Amino acid sequence: MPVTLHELAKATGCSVSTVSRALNNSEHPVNEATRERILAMASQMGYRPNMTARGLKMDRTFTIGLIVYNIASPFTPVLIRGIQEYLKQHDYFSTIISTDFDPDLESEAVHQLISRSIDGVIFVESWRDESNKPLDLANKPYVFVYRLFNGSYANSVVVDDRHGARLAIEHLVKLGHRRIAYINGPHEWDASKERLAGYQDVLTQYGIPYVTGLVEEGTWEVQSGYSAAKKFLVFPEPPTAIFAANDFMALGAIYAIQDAGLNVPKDIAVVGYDDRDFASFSKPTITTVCPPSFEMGQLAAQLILNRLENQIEIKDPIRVQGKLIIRESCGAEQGQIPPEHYVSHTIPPEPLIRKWRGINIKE
Amino acid sequence: MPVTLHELAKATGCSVSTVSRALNNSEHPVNEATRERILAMASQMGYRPNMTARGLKMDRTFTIGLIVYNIASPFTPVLIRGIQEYLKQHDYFSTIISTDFDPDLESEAVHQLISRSIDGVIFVESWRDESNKPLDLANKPYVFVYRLFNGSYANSVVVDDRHGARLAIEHLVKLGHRRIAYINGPHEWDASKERLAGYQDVLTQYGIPYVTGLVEEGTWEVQSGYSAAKKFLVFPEPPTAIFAANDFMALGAIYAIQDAGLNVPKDIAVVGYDDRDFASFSKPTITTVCPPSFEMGQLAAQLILNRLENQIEIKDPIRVQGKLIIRESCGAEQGQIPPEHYVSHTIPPEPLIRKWRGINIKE
DNA sequence: TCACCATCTGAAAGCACTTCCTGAAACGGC
DNA sequence: GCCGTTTCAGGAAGTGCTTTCAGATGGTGA
Repeated sequence: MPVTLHELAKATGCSVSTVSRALNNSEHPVNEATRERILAMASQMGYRPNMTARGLKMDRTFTIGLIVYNIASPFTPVLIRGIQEYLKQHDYFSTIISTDFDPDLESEAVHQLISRSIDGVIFVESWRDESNKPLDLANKPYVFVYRLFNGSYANSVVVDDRHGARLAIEHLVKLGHRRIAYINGPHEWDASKERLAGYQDVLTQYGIPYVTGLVEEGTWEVQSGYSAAKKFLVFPEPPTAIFAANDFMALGAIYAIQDAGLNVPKDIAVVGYDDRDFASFSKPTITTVCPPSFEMGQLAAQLILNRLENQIEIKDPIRVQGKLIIRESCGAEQGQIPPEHYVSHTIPPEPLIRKWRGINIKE
Repeated sequence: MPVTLHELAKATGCSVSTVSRALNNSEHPVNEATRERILAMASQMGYRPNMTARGLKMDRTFTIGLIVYNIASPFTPVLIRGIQEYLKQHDYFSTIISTDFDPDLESEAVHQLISRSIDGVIFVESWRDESNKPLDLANKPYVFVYRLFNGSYANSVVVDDRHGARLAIEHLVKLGHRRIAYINGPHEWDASKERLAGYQDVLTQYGIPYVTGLVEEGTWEVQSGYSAAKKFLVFPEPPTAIFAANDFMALGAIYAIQDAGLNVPKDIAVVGYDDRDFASFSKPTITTVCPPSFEMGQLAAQLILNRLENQIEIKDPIRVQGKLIIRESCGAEQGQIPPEHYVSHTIPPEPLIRKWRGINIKE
């Protein structure tokens, strides 16, 4: 049985109310000597507040629920790490619920979190950005973080895919490439649209004509990158560089080029997107755009705490920029182009740091 | 504000006690007509029990806490899926806490879960299997699931790595190989020891001499597989097959073989371990041993519910066997060897299914 | 008719907290 | 010396639920 406030009160000879106040750094004044006595005793007895009771009374538990849709995504863990680091610094805790894209489970998760008196929720890698009735009803703030979408919903953190694509293409242009093919993702995806726009941005900027034949649509799969690249290779004047909207398709393109007896990057340069693990040990290793998952997590956490403690709302989604990871497949000497294209991003005011319990915990 | 028992009572003209009993299928008799009236009203008003209050009163919340050490592991999501599926079938919920191998965070997580009145915890991919004082004190059962260790602690689910290695080697032997090299992981890892033992088992079984020169120790990294394979290749009589203790090193070996101008699998067959994603799109694709993560998750969930509801303890760890995934790198015609080496595993009695709330939930 | 039981219902305590309210003591200004 | 104010402490209510206990009702057997 864990120690309760009541026992602490008895042990220190104070009343429960005083103990509670001492532990909570309450506004209500409590004598410095007795406060210290109480803190010492709390530490000694290994007191830990019962979140259940506290939650029942306050409907707050200083914890944020993370509803994660795709826990198997390679980006999710990094995102979560970003969230947790920020929350921890501000004395909040987090609890994760994995829904595997199941809308029923999502709804269930929301209810469970509400009924557990969490303070707010972050939807991680959500596919939807609708307003959430139960959460609104319970008056709990919530926030979205996406990597694949560029939603327009308020209180969300999204990746700036257009900028990511620009990074890749500009890099190729600076390496001297003019005929740059692009293997896009499925056109109905926001990510595809944005990355295509980024591709076009740079062409326009450098006065390079946009050739429709140089843009193919893939399925995100390795095989589709392979097929797309094959098409480019039979051109009388094949592209000198290929940008793929993800690393899988980039790898497929590399296979196609190699199967044609050509060399990557000498004959054709390739750049991917996402910085998947294999990009660092494929042959050749793949130059790619790394999405700022960690920073996005931190910003999402900052956003929710801001809503929670300062009632600050953000109308427009916060766009975060990734950076280019230069490896072998683009043909650049490593370090030739400064890899720090990354611009860090912050949102307005720091939330109040609310330390609410200064007890040393012992087992 | 969510609906409370009290409001439900007022709406149905019953007392709170009756409503509670009706909703909980309590032993205590309640008139069938009023029960139905209450259930209907509960459904209509969208009543959801307040877990905080319930937890405070009962010190139970019908939820299992998952403390996951390595949320970035490719196996963790599958494991979690297995756990969740089983728990859901038995009307339990789960909440995940990611600790990133931080022992402080682990301790904090345990306390947080206890103070939230969870019913038990599953340590997922834990590196330690010590008994846990706070949980023991709070009288909450806990269970371990590992993939990398073959611990001996009671109430745990582990992977049968020895069997996995046997699968791989036996497969190679049946394909006619006699000189089979093995790239082991670091020797201090349980996983390495077990896989080596499995390798030796099969050699003994088929009367093949054990040649120390054919066993190298790697670091789990691609590069170490490459170096190890290089050593094998300069032998006057190089091995005809290489088994690597993970897919990274298998890929490294493949690179080494290819760099030597040889072909995988024609000149040298390669088999890996873990079934990482790239094993299915590397060139060649890699034959590998797939750890039974999903099943392990299910068993862990079953184990904890058994402890919880039936007080059943399991002394010895439950070992679960993986299966062999046959791809190109071993040179077998796909389907030549039946891929279902997998033996499913169950633990004794099914826990009581405890349905405790039959309300249709509406938003 | 009464005792008894089975069947059902409601009041109330209690779970571990927070916080409002009351009040005691101390203290300074007049 | 008195009053108002400040500083501190404790009592008690209330959070939503479960469960014990007591009680009401109706039916049955003697």
